[in-house]
Amino acid sequence: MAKLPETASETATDVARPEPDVARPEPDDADLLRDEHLLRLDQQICFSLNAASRAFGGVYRVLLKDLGLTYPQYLVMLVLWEHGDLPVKRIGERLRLDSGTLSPLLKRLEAAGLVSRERSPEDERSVTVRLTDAGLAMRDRAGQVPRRLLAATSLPVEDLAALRSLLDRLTGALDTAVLAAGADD
Amino acid sequence: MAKLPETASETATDVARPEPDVARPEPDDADLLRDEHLLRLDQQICFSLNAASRAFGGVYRVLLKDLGLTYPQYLVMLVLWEHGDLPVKRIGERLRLDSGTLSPLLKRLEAAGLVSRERSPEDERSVTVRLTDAGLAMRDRAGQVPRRLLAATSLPVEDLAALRSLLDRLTGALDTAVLAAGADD
DNA sequence: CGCAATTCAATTGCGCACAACTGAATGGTG
DNA sequence: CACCATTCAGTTGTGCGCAATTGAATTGCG
Repeated sequence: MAKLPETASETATDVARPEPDVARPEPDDADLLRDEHLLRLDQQICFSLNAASRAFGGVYRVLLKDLGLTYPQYLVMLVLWEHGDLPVKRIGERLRLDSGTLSPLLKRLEAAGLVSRERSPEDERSVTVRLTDAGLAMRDRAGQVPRRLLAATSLPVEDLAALRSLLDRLTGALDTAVLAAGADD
Repeated sequence: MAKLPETASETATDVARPEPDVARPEPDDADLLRDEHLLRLDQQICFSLNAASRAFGGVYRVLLKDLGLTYPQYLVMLVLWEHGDLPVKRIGERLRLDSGTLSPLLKRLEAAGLVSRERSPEDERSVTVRLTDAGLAMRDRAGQVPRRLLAATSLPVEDLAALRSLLDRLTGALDTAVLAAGADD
C-alpha cells in the first residue's frame, strides 16, 4: 500500500522552522533551574518513566507468555493469590483500576477458567471473584516469574528499594496535585 | 443493569483457599533476599512504576486539556518543536513507538490541523511529518506545561535527576534482558 | 414506609501499545 | 537486467486505561 489515505493538508507554508537539531550542551550545573533546562528535564522524567514502564511490559510479556497472562491479568492473579476471593471493588482498590478496566479483564480470566464471578448474596451489587482450581494451581507455575524479573533488572536490591520509595512519593504528590487541580473547577 | 451476562463458571469447588489477608510483618532487613520478600519487592517495583506512570498521565491529562492533546501526542509535538520536520521513522526512534501507534496518532494530529504529512520525494516509502503554522503556534501555549508539571511532582530537582538516572539504567537492563530472551528462541 | 442519594459493576467510546501482517519502494546480488 | 531481501508506513486485531453513562441494589432521611 503506502499511500496517504484521507486527511486534508493545506496549512503547510514556509514560515520559519525551528532550528533543525542543534548540538545541545550538557547542563552546566549552574543553571539547573533555568527554563530551558526545566523543560528538558521534566520531559525526560516522565518520558523515562514511561519508557521504563513499557520496558517492564516487554519483559513481563516474555515471562508470562507460558502462563497466557498479560501483566494486568497477572497483577489480578497476584492479588487473589495473596488475599483469596475478593469483590471487584477491593481488587480495584489494590491495583488502582476501575470497573471499566476490570470488568472485561475479569471476563477474560473467567473465560480462561482461572476465576469465577458471582454476585454476593449479602449485597447483590457486589461481585465476588473466586480463584478456580486452575487459578490456584497456576500459582506454582508463576513462582519463578518474580525472581527472573528481578534478575532482568540487574540492579542491586537497595537501588530498587530506593527507586520504589521515590516512585511512591512521586505518585502521591502527583495524585494530590490532580485532586487539587480538580478541586478548583 | 448489573447482571452477570455471559461466561460459564463451574470450576469453583471448595478446595483450600489461600489464607485470607494475613497481617504481613515488615521485612526484618535480615532476609532481604528470601524468596517471599523478593516476590513482594519485585511486584512493588514494577507496580510502583506503573502507578507513577499512570499518575503522570493523570496530571498531563489535566495540563494538556486546554491544548486538546493527549500525552503521547504532546510527546510527538515536543519532538517536532525540537527538531523540525521529521520522517515517521525518526519520531518513532525518539519515542520508542512503532508505526502501529504513530500512524493513527499522526492522523489525529493532522485532523487537528497541527501537522501535515507528505511522502518524501527521495524515498517514496518515507513520510515526512511537518508542523503546520497552527502546530508551530501551539509551542508558545505549551510553554507553561513543563513547569507546572515539575511543580506537581513536588520533588527536589536532584531527586528527579537521580530518579531519571535509575530509570534509564533500568530500561537499558530490561531491554537487553528481553533481547537476550528473544535470542534463544 | 417512601423517595432521593449513593454505591457497585457493567457498558460505551476513545486513544494508546504492540504483534502480526500487507504492500509498495528500494537496494543488493547474481 | 531480474530477483530477492529489506525497509518503511499503514492496517488489523487484541488488550489496557480512563471518562462518562447506565441500571440495579442499598442506604439514609424525613
